[in-house]
Amino acid sequence: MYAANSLASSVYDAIRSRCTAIKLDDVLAIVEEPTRKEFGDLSLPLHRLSRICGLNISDLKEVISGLQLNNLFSKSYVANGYLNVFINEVNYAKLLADIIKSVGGRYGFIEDVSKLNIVVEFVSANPVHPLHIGSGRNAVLGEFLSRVFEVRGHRVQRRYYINDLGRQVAVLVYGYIRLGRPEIPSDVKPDEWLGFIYAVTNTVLDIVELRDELSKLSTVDQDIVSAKRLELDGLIAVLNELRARDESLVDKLVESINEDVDPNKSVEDLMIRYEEGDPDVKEVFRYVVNMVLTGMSSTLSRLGIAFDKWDWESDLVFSGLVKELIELARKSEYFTIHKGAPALDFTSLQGEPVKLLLKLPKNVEIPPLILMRDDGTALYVTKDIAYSITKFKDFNADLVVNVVGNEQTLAQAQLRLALYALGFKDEASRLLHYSYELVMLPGIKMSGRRGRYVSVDQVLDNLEVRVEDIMRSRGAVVDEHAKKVMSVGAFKYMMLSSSPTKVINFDPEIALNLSRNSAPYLQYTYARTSSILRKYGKDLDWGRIDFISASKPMRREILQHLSKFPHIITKVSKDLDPELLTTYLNRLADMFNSWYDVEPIIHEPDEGVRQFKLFLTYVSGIVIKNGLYVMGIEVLERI
RNA sequence: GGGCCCGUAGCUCAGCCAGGAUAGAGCGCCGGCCUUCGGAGCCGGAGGUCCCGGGUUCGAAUCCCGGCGGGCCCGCCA
Repeated sequence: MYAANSLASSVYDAIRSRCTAIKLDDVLAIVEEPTRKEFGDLSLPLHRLSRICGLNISDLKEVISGLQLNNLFSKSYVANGYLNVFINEVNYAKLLADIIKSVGGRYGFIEDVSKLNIVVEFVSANPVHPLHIGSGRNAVLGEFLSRVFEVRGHRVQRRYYINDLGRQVAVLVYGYIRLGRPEIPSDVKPDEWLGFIYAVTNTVLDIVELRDELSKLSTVDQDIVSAKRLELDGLIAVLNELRARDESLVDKLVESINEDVDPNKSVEDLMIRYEEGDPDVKEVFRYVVNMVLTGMSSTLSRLGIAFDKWDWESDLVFSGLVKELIELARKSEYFTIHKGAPALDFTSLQGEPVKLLLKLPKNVEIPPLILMRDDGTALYVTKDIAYSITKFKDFNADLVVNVVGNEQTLAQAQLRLALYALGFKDEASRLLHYSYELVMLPGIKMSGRRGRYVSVDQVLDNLEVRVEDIMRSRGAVVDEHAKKVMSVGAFKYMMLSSSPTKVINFDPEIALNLSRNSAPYLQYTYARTSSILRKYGKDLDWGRIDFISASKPMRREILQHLSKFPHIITKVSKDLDPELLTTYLNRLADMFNSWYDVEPIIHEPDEGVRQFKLFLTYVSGIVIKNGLYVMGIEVLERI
């Protein structure tokens, strides 16, 4: 906000000789908006200023009384411990017009002085089922981060990490092989079809294992036995649920798995053979995973998200990178043997300075990190260390952001510590875990392993239907493009309008909001500004704008709000809080719509005033468009 | 047992990091505007022990401590 900056620097100039330690940013940080607008447009709490400066309040008042404010302000006064100032909206409007004239459609996107190379790794969902709404949240957040960095002038590389070496993929491949490696039906999405096989196979394998355990348990452990029985019943119920969806396929799969004497052993064999690079096994794995990824990509493209790189976990192993890393670890002073396995021990590292540098959780003792299994294969975090180094190297990255669920806080902390321990101290400090919470379904815990989830596609489909209903009810022709843009927008807006640290309780029955405080509302408001300017039909006549007319209450409020936009974007790019942006944009749309309702714009008789109103309309449109752009949401010229 | 995150209106959530003037939105509910630039809109109303208890402070939704409630993590899983 230009006014805030200007106020802060005037105050700073006035007090700097008396408060030696104070910095301009300290003053700027305490500028606030009064709770009631009668008090003024901006205020500075003197009690806070007194605290950071050291002068007592009466001295401050004295210094402040001689304050020289520039022409962006009309008056100032001290009351109730606050310095309140009023903006001179006429000069302020002129300033905004000058800025808009020079930056035009890029308004708000102030490039950072230092241009960074930033890698954003996101989504990275296990390639065993379609993207569910939890991954959807991740996808939307990752795209938002990427865009907010780009808009500030940084170079961004978007990466997806394909976890194809875990047990999960092996389970899917095993099921697929037991089915006789069928052609994937062309009338369903491959990720949905394979996701179903994955859920069935997983459930059957768990049943087999549980039965096995039960047969070995002595009858003495009655409590354990009955608990396991209950668990088994639950699994059988899940299997029946799945069977109801496709009887023949489930029966065929169950039958085939039952012919195998030790299915779980078979899965392990598959894992080992794949990691060894067995060509035949590799072919099936790659085929199956690629098919799932094809399905995911189409979901992602619905969301307007595209990755620059898809990284295969297996390639890290095949290329020898993981092996090199383990060698490096063996030579490290932190190398140890933990529970009989090669590991890194971080105990000596967890002093205050390192904790602070790596942003480790304060009161946690991070346990040793075991690097590999008995069979010599590497564990997930070990491979992730190798991957992190690759991400830094490939792109010469200044910052690597991992968009990863909050449940992996500890693993991510271990990752940073391991990098640090292995000599990648700088990288470790520049690796950011962007953490977000789960999306829960009311009553049901989502589970890919049990085939219980709501997919992103399902949600988008439902939203499209609802948007279409609204279009029809308005008697409009259903515009396919608009329908997509609004439904995708509604989804993204929902994911971005609540803080990433909060669990989202997603009820697919309770519809996503399509009225106020939603993407369609902002899109509608944008279309409205667009329509007004279209109807006007000419370019703004900058020279004829009557800036005096900025003083009418609603107009000057909108003006002030619009002027904050660059500051909002800058703050959002620093704090990485998407909800700050949604709140801001929604407020703007509210203001604009209220104003629109009471004042004619095109029909304004006074030409100078009319130009001013068109100017406000024009800038409101730009701000909504640019704000939505950062959120990954498109606008529509007409709806 | 230890740790991380969350608890604000019936519901979904801003505000908390950097304490300050009468705590804000949306949905839903009630009542108006039955449409001169786009009604997916506008105006008004009801609705709050800011989870509880202590502490710090001139001042606490905000900071600290202790509870309670919910989610998650503490694996030779990923």
